[in-house]
Formats: sequence, structure tokens, C-alpha cells
Amino acid sequence: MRWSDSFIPTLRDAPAEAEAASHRLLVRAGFIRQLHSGHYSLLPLGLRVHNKVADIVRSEMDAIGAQEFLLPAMHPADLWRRSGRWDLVGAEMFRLQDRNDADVVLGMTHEEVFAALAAEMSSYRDLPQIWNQIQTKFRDEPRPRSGLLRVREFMMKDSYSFDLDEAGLDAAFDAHWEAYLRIFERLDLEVMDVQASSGAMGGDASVEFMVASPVGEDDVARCDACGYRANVERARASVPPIDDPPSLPAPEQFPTPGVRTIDQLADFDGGAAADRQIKTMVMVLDGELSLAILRGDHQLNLQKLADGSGAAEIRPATAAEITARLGADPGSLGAVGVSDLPIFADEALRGRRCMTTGANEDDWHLRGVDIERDISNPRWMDLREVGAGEPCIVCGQPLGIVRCIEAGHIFKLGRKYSEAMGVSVLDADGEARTPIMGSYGIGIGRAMAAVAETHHDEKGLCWPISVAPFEAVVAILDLADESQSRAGEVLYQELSDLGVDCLCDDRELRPGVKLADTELVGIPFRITVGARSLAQGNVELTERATGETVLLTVEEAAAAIAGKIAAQRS
RNA sequence: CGGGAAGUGGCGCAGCCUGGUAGCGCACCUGCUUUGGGAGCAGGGGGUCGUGGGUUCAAAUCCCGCCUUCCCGACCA
Repeated sequence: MRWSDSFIPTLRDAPAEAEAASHRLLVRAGFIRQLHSGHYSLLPLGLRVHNKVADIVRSEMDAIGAQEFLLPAMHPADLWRRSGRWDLVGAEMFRLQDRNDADVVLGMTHEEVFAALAAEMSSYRDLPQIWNQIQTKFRDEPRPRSGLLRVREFMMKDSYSFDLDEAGLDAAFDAHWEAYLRIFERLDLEVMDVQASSGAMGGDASVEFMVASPVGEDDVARCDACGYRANVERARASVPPIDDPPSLPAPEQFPTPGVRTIDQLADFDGGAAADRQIKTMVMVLDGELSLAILRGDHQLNLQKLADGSGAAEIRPATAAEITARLGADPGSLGAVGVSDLPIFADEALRGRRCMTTGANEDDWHLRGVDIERDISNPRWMDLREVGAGEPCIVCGQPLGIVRCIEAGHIFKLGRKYSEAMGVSVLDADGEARTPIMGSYGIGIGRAMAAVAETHHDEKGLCWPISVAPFEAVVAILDLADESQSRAGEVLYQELSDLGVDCLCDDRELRPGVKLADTELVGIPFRITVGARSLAQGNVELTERATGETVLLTVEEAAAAIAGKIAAQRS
């Protein structure tokens, strides 16, 4: 392709609203443009990269025996009612009516549609199956952000496995796990496969593929010593035991004028250290007021509460709700004597005695609280969020917390959707069986942004050859110079004939502009054809990633470059 | 949805406080010169100042409403 004929609108300045490096650079280098919040147009260069990412994903899915489908993006509401997600999902799903006032949705994922198709299977002989597609998903995100990293309309490779039993699911799950690691390796993304919360998708096992990046939105706890790693929504650390003094015969109320926080109570004369306090959080779980209690110096992780309680929707209670029900303001709350609300207790409180907590009366606290004795029917679960430096649950070494972009996620789904859609096959004994499903996703545009995020420098993007918009660019510095333009044209032709995905920069611009543009766009190899080297019969080969330049004779250049590129392809 | 910021030509910004009919850099068009790291000179085109209302002789500027975008928190590929 010729640059002079192409639409590659590069910008010297990035739009003011772009902050993430991938966002700024993809806009500046002419890959994407925003249409409105969360919806981006892929320009020709952007689509080339997007296609290459999708091709890599597709080839690895093919390699594990997945069959590609293309399903509708618009679904009848009925399908989502059958799975229960019409009510469950809420505002994140785009919903609309057709001309007959029938409810329809824009698919945010395709479990329902694939499961509906799977209902055509009738024998165990039809299993196992792995079905995938690369399709646009729509999600009315509360907050689109960071360019392609979080959008409302995006291409996702989603695949679904159907197996007769758990062992089959395990095999499909592991096959995807391996395939995903290969995909991210080919994208030159360093991913961590981490234990994750299954969240709203349901199911029991899930693994996320995380790319470390400050612009990510997830935190991963990682142990460098033993390799333990998990999303903080799921990660656990060991909590050193605390030696409690003997308890009082019963909780004792004492005045604490003005004390509203854990810290204030820790400093208060007659108070207690944070790790000897019980923190009481009032949350609304699916509309029901509930208490979550933790050690005073521990943080509640909302996802853990959601997973542990099974609630679909969680929010902190408002001050008004709290006062109406508990009779005190936030800051003086406690679970002692509360018997009409569900109480979720963090494991770290188990067995603790002689603790201090709010009395549900402003300016009063209780001391001498013995948890098992004084708090009625708590449901024990892991609720606390791990912090950096805490001892690893496996080996005891300090954990690190790393900010990450979630690039892929695989789930063991279970039978929720196959059951809802009436998928049933007869097994070898003639018994009806509901196949078990797995669900596996990679966001194509997000992966592209993650590559941009981790492959750039001050000059611009720096694509790995596997997904670069072009593998090489021939930059003819002075078009007016016959010998340069002739040599450049020949080289461009030879490289193209040798199968190199090549761009020819034949624009009549000053050399500085052209060189800066190729660097901004991030093409891995630049062949510079200019008077200086050409006088000796040479052209220059510059590698974008390293800036290294070597001289090659005009005659040998094409073959040498093609060889070099072939060696780097994955 | 809670908190913060911002909407002036394609991009980046100034002008607003103290109202007087819009300006700068980059980009763009024409000509000449220039040509190995974002050229120079000369000429030129392009803006309902997000939007609706109000105040005023007069509004980009002051007041009120709305819309949109971005950033920080709760959700996800």
C-alpha cells in the first residue's frame, strides 16, 4: 500500500481527553477515532491491527478444535428471560423495542444463543463441542474509559464448551487455558494467569489473564516466592493470630463522645487498637439490609461479599437507611444484639474475644465482645481484601499487589444455561443428561490496546511484528530524486513479492516528518532510501524497537529483510 | 449513581474575571525557495464560541436550565 493514497490522519497533539498511552497514541497515529463515549471507529490502520489480533485468536481456537460461528448481535428478550438474565443484568444491557413493541436486546455475551443452538444435540455422541465466534458485544458500561480499553461496543472472541461431565469440562477448560497463553505470547503480551472471581457469570472456577499496567482496572495479588497469584477479589493472605485477653462475662457499654472512626477509637482513652475492634459495614444485598463485619484494620472487598452471599447487586446502605434500622449513625454501629439482619463475618474474626465495637447508639461503644458468644448466627466467609506485603496464604512470603488490564477470562459455567435452554442428551445408558458448559472470552480491541499500552516509547507505538499494521515501510526520502524513487519502488515491489506486508512512504514531505510518522505509527522495520546511503549503493534498515540501523546493498536488501521478518513472525 | 474538570475552526489552546461582535500555534490551499529528523517567505480558506432561555443598547464573556465529553470511585473482555 502507498502512504500517499492512504488515509492515515496523524496528529501532532493528542486530544486533551486522552490520558492512557494507548489511547493517546492510537488516536495520534491515526488508528482510531471516537464517535461518542465508548464507541470508536477503527480507521484502516486500526482495523489492520484488529484483524491481525483476531486472526491469531482464531488460529489458536482452530487449533483446539473450536468451530467458528457468527451469531446475531440482536436477540429476542424471551431468550434472556429464559435464562433469568433479563431481570438479573440490569442497566448494563442495551434494550429496545422493535416496531411491534417486542422487547429485544443487544447481546452483551452469547451463552443463551449458543445454548439454544446446543438444544439440537441429542446424543452423548454429539459431545464434546467447542463453539466460538468473534462478534460485536454491547454493554452499557457505567463508565467507558481509556480509549479502547473499556468501551460499550467491542469485538469479543467468545467460546463455549459443551461436555457430558466435569472431566470433559476440565479438559476443555485446560485446552482454552493453554490456547490463551499461546495467544498472548503471540501478541507479545506478558500475561499472568490468575485465580479470579466468577462474578455475575456464575460457575465455580475461573481464571483471568492479566497484563500488568498502571492504566488497568484490576488488582492482582502475587507472590514472587511461590507463584501464587489471584485477583484481589479472590486473593487470600494468611492473618497472624492475635492473642486476645480473657473476655468479660458480658459486653460492657462505655461512653465514647465524638468517636466515629476506627482510628479515633484506637486513639481514645479506654478504646482499643484497630486490630482489636470489629468494623461493621451496612450493605444492601439485593434490596436487603445486611451487616458485614471485619477486623477494624481490614478492608471489605465487595466482590467477595457478593460471591460469598450470592447477591447479584450490592451497594452500601445510605446513612438514612442505617439510622432508621439500627438507631445510630455510621461510626457507632455494631452487630451485637442484632438478630433481624443477615450478618456476614470475615474469617479473620473467628474465635476473637474481648473485642470493641459500636453500640448502635451514638457516642457509645461496647467492649468485651466475644464474637461467637455475642453475635448471633454470623455467616462466616472470606471478606477482607488483601494488602501489599501481607504473608502469602501458601508460603508466607510477602505478597505484592499489581495493577492489571484484564485481557482474557475463562470460566467453568456449569449447567445454568444448558438447563435453562433445555439442552439434554442421552448418555450411553439411555439416561437424559444436561451437558456442562464452559465460557471463554478475549476482547479483541482491548487486547490491541493492551499491546499498545505495553509497546510504545516517547516517539510512538512500537508494534510486535505479529500484529503490526505493516511489517515494514519503505521510506523514500526525496521523491524528486530519480534514483531514490526508482530504488524505493523496486524495493517495495520486491518486498511485496516476497510476502512482506509492506507500506511505501511515497509522500512528498520533508524527511523529518516522514521519519517521525513511521515511528509514531510503529511499523517494526523501516527501510530508508536516501541520497546519503544510496550514493554507495546502500539502503538503511532500522528496527523500530531498538532504533538499530544497518546498511544493506540495494540488491541484497529485499531478501535480507524478508528473511529477517520471516524469522520474527509467530 | 456519587465526587471533580471541561466544551471557542481538524488538533492543541488564549480570550471570559473587568460585556463592545473572535485570536494564536499546528494542520489545510496557492506560489516561490528548501529537502537525512516535524523548513522559510508571501498570499489564502475555514468558527451556529455545546445547547435553550434570561439580563443588557450590546453576550464567547454575566445568570439559570439542559446536553455532551473526560478524570476518580462501585461493574467487565
